[in-house]
Amino acid sequence: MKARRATQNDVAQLAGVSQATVSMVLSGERGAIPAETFERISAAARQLGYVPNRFAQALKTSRTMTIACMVPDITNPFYPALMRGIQSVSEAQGYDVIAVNTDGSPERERHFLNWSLQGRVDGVIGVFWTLRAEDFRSVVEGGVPVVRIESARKGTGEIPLDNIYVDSRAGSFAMVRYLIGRGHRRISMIAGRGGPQGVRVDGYSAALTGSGGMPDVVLDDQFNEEGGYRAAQVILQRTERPTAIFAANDLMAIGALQALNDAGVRVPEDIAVAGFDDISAARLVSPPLTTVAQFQHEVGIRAAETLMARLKGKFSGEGTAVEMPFSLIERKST
Amino acid sequence: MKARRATQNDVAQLAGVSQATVSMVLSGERGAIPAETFERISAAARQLGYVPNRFAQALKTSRTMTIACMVPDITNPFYPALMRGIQSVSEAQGYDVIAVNTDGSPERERHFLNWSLQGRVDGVIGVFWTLRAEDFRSVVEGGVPVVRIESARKGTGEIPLDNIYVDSRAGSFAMVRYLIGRGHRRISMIAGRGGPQGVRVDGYSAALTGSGGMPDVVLDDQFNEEGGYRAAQVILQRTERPTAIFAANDLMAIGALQALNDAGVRVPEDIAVAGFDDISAARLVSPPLTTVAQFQHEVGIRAAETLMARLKGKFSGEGTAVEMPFSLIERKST
DNA sequence: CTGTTAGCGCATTCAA
DNA sequence: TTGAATGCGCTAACAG
Repeated sequence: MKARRATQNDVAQLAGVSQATVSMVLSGERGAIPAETFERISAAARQLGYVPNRFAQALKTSRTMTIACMVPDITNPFYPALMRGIQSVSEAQGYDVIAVNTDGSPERERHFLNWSLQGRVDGVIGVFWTLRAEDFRSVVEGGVPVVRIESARKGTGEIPLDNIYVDSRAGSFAMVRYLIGRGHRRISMIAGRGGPQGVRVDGYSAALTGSGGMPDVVLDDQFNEEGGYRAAQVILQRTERPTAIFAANDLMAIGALQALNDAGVRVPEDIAVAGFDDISAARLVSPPLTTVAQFQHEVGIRAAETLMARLKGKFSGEGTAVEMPFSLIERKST
Repeated sequence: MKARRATQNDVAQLAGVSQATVSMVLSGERGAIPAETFERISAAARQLGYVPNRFAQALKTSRTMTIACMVPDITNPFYPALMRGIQSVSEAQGYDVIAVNTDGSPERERHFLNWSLQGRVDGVIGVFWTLRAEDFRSVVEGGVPVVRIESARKGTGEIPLDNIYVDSRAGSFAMVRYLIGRGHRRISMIAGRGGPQGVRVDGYSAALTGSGGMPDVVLDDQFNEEGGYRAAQVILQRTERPTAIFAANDLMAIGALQALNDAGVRVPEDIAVAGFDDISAARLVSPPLTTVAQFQHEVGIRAAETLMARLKGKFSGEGTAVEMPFSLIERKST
């Protein structure tokens, strides 16, 4: 039942030329082909509905026209927007995007990175929580370029690894400065333990101590609402409550919001709450959450453009680091 | 710099056998190979870090070991969970999943469906808003099985197309019955115009008229919070306000929640609000939203299993239709 | 039991 | 300017 697709051979026969000529014409080598032949071949191809077989192509050229997008967890509301950004430019250049979830675990991150060396993809764009620059060496030197999405400027050593980052530390710093500007003096932070949120805590601490405040950080194992809920409960038991809570990400902030609500604490009147990421739920909760936006879509676009440039050999050597902007979104929770 | 990967030839040489024998052994044909040779070849493969080239394989077998997951928009919080379900079973069977966004538009749905015929994927799992069974004929008959995720039992005609569906009409019916059970008599519905939400409105109307109520449906062009916000505003201007609003999806329900909040209407005391889908934000808003859950993850798993069965030739002919359960999630908004 | 052979569809020499 | 020939790495007959 499977209809055989037309091959270059079929086109060649119909056009009365050799397969090699068809190959030339269809790969756009206008150079030395008379317009008449060119037209005849194009017509034949169109008539037969010819579509190149990418696997034959890949076998011949070792280029797969596929890139991997590796994120910790696609159900985390932060990543889909990033993916769409990546897709929009990759697709336009004829690349397929395949998505993999690493769960942010060292084993899986390493596994898939290695897997990308096995000739399945031409390049990788990813958010890695546990791997360091050195871990990418074999892949990058094996000819598969990697673009990392990061939360801080990172050194790449001599490895030609490209980084796109939003300066989370600065974002965090700005948020705390903003809270201080609104009159808050006692600001507590809640964050996940052992994840990539360290720089956000750093920014918080720096801003606070810079203005004479005392950092107070509560960590929880979970990066999500549950973790935020628990952390906020801890804070509520303090003898001297803070006037503001800054969460390392929106999910935790939302959890905190619930904890405060359940405890009968009004937001923002009694305690202000701020988050980080601007996930879509941030503006849907009540009160809508003040947060730091990162423009995931644009980050994805930039990352894909960088990768495409590498793939086309537009530049090589030297890793790069490009900073993307963040923006403080003021809503009702502060 | 690109290190050439070891091929079967390399393994064969190292093991002192022919390449064909290596192929046999490595594809698991234990049958007729002496343990000694088998061991020698495996050892050589391991030593060389041999990994099969999937493109050569694909070229030879016409099987790509890749499936396409086509959804309207991966940034819609409903789909990522579905995708993970699909991935978990596909990956386990050695298949890659590539994600495409159709935007729910006829052109793009058709485009990608057609594209899947071009030898790039072995099968398709998708949520289609505009295509009808007949549109899948060429693809399915071209040897690429398709599993549709639907919101109602659908006929497939004679086309061997598999459907996995949650009976949205019944879900909607159940929700309205529940509201009626809570004492509501005037229940309005808000929904998107021209999308796939018709069956939900049907269920609503059936339940309401069944108990002597009068359907009141407000449509908006947008399926999201904005649409829900506007629709709720319309309802608030009614001279006789309803006591409950049922939204065709959670995003619209959340928009309605905001409209009510902005208008100073208390939920659920003055007006109850219910949604549909149980997206993650549903339990994060205030008050948490009563809604109908669809277990996207399980639906994804089931869909992938169905596709895998088709791909392995476990069954053929006759399209199937499998119903998946829904569940009413009672929260504070009603 | 194992080796030989013949392509899958294409890009790319090298000749003509 | 075009055609013939080659091989990418693999699978699947078919021989031996």
